[in-house]
Amino acid sequence: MSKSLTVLTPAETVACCSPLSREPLSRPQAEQVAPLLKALADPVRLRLMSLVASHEGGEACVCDLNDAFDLSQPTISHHLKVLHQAGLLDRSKRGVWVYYRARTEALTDLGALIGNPSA
Amino acid sequence: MSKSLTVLTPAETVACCSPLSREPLSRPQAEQVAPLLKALADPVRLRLMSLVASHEGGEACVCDLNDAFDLSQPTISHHLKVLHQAGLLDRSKRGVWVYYRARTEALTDLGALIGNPSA
DNA sequence: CATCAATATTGACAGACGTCGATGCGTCGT
DNA sequence: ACGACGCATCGACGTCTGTCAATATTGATG
Repeated sequence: MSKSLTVLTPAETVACCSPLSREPLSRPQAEQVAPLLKALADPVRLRLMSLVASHEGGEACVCDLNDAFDLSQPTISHHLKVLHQAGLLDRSKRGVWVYYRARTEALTDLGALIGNPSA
Repeated sequence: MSKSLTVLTPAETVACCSPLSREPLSRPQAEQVAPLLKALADPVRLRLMSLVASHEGGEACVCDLNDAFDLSQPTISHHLKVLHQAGLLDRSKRGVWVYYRARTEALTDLGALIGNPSA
């Protein structure tokens, strides 16, 4: 898969928008932000994100994550891929194990876009 | 449709959760928050929310909103209903016109849940 | 009351989404 | 080299979602 230098993940484009209540979002802006929210808009992915983000070092092993759900391993893998492709999780393989790390700046930017009444 | 006294909209249940990075979201919590994000996770609804929230008085008439999109009137009506049922928009009918008002506390709570690194 | 204008509801349809079982692919012990 | 394990990918399935045209509903107006 191509990972060209100039390609930004959805999460990396969010910091540029002022909050929802500040001024109307343009159509292109909305189309950039929506996929990020879509990635979070699932109970399983929300818990995954929260598990990773709140884990020691902001990092968690897939092996731990699988056990926290009653879902099949491919399903968890799918959800992690969605979060990763949205730019909300970083992936790093160490030996046999794969670790996912939360992109806290992405979460911060997104939270500010949605909820920040000032700024 | 029933609007019993004890029924809370999804948006009204969010303030109770600590932020994603603070501690793992429980399954019930995730299932309460996800519908809210789902309601926002659409480019049209994001722009609608932003248009209403940034409008003078935090309120906008449907007639104005329709013109901001290339979509049919029923489609806009549908999206507004989704946002309203999620508890992100308040609806008030005045004469023939319907006005939607943004629930800024809901947005603030949701933003804090997603992005607030402290709190 | 008849009509018109502003929104909402309904029914239909194509496409997206969440889930699973089966399978593939690296990596570590033995 | 081989087998076992951790994780990803594939293909398939049912369900949910965004959109529209058609129609209903509600309120103002003549």
